[in-house]
Amino acid sequence: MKVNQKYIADLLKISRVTVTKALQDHPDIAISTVKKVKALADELGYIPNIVGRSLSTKKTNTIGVVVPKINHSFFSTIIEEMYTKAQALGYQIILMVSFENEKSELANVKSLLSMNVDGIIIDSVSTSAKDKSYELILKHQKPLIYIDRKPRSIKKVESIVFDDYNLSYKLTNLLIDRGYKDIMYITGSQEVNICYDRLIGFKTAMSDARLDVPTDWILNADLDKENSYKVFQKYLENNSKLPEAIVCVNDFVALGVYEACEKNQIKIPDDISIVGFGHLNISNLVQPPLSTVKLDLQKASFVAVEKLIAMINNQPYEKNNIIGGEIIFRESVK
Amino acid sequence: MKVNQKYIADLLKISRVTVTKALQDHPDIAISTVKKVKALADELGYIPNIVGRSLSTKKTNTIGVVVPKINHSFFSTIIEEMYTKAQALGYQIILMVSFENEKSELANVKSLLSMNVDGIIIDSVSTSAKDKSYELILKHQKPLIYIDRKPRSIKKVESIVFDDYNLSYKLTNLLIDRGYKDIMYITGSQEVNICYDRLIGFKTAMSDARLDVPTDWILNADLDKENSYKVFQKYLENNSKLPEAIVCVNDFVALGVYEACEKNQIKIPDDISIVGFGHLNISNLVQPPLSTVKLDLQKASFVAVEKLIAMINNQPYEKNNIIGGEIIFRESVK
DNA sequence: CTGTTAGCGCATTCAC
DNA sequence: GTGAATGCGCTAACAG
Repeated sequence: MKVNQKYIADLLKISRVTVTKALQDHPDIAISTVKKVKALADELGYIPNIVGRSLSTKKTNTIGVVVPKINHSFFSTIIEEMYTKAQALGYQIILMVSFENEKSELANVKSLLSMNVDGIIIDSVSTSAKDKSYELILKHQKPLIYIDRKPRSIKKVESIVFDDYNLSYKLTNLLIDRGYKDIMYITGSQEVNICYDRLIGFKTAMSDARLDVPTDWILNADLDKENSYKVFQKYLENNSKLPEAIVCVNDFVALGVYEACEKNQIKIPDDISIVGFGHLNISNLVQPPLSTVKLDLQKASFVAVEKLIAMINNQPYEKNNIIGGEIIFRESVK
Repeated sequence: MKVNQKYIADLLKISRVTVTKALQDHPDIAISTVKKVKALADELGYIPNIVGRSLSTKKTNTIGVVVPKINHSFFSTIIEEMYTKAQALGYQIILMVSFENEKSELANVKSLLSMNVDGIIIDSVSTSAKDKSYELILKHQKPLIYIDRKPRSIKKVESIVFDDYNLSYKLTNLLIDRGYKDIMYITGSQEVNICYDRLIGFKTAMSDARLDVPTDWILNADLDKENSYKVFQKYLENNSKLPEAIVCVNDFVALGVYEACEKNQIKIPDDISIVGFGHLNISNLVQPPLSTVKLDLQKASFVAVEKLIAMINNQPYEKNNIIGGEIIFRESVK
């Protein structure tokens, strides 16, 4: 019933090995035999069983990818880009989702190791210093790359991150150039590299311009829209002074601020200016269109996959890459 | 170096089989042995090699999923929901993307068969009558379910589709109730079930209300925003009469219409009303918020995975499910 | 309770 | 040019 190499071999009354070799265009085999084998394989709809092959070759030609979420344009973009690049290089992506949960991330890594992927790419949710996922992968000697987010505590690991500090610095500077002085910042946990680096960029730009940032003007919002809304709403309830502008650690946080502004009839950009970071697809559609930093997600994804595959095959590769971005001012800023 | 069952067995000076059984809590094995084995496995960070297991059990505990795109809130939502449900039931998703291309879809199906997935779920891009992907899967006797879109020509296959006809009928009726008469429809290829069913729903509602739909008021837009923009833009250039309302086959098409309206300074909903279908995340964020049909993506995804797993395990399951939705009127309609 | 044997599908020696 | 032998890691059937 099932069509495997043995089946083909028996039908042609040759050895299974000959079939294997013929299918691989091995120079050993007579062209006539190769043709016969391939013709029959085609006719029977033979499809090689990768599970068997993997066991034999110790290679699965798969890459494990762990992301915090799928349904989120930032992540779905990098997933799609990685998928495309991997496919082009002959690899399959095994996708895992951590749902912003460290335990899930660890479980996912275990699954990936179990499935014997050839390497792993993680957009990490970890905030703890002793990262178990990392240590497990290290122990199993699997090639590993962090993309976008990584635990700040891990130093000796390949990573592909965005130019968070510089972009944040530049962005802040551009706001300052436009005459803004009273600027608020909304961020997430400082254990996450992107929050840390972007905030430092902001602070440095402000202090370089001799502008003051009151500590209670650095709000903490957990990187998502709902939280950001709550946090800024709460600020509005307890304070009468409105910042001239708000810099948000990412676009989702910015959208939460939009919502709070709408509820409180604060006009953007007339009463307040808002900027985000990351360039969600929708940043362009909201009213007014959001000023943000467009990160080169495709490049980051491509580099991550290419580099991981180089690591897998013991080929040379560039060290820790930093991917740029482009600052886009839209109507959310005067 | 590598920790496998043999390694553990040798260390404990017992047989590999005992290790296997101990790890599976097989009743054969003495509790003391089980404890010893597990303790050592834990200590060594043993992770079972699923490739080996799969080869032996003829089960991979994986489900192949083929979707047209990832980076698109509709698809990323169903991917995420399927992932969640599959994970909960002990299965992994192997994700494949067809990029709206029939050949890629076939290649993806081959890969999945090659990887020996236990079953396949497809959100199809196929429009041809003789669908090769379908025939290949049939030949390999793999459980198969179509979700959302399926080739209209294939009848004898399990599918989970949305209640496109009825929802479209209802939606159109609600517009008619509000007094709209001159209604345009923008759709995609009629070979795709969703386009066909939704258009029929629209036409039936119109004719039931004795309203006329000129044939050149049924535009064809290929299901995406860019195309929709072009198509409606072209209509505007060549015609002076504006419809009172436009029903769009999905939200993306609706957003293309939004763009064309903005370019031509047509005010929504004052000059024209727009409705979509599918409820993209962003439908709510655009200005004015888009009226649309919210499909129960989570339910469709859960049912698909549950049913496929039932099929895999030869358990009973409900036949071809139809998943409902909810009509949401927002400010894009007067 | 434990171990022996055999096999999943494939690919890599090495011998003929 | 071809094929026999071996092993990848794991599990199932059977024997002890």
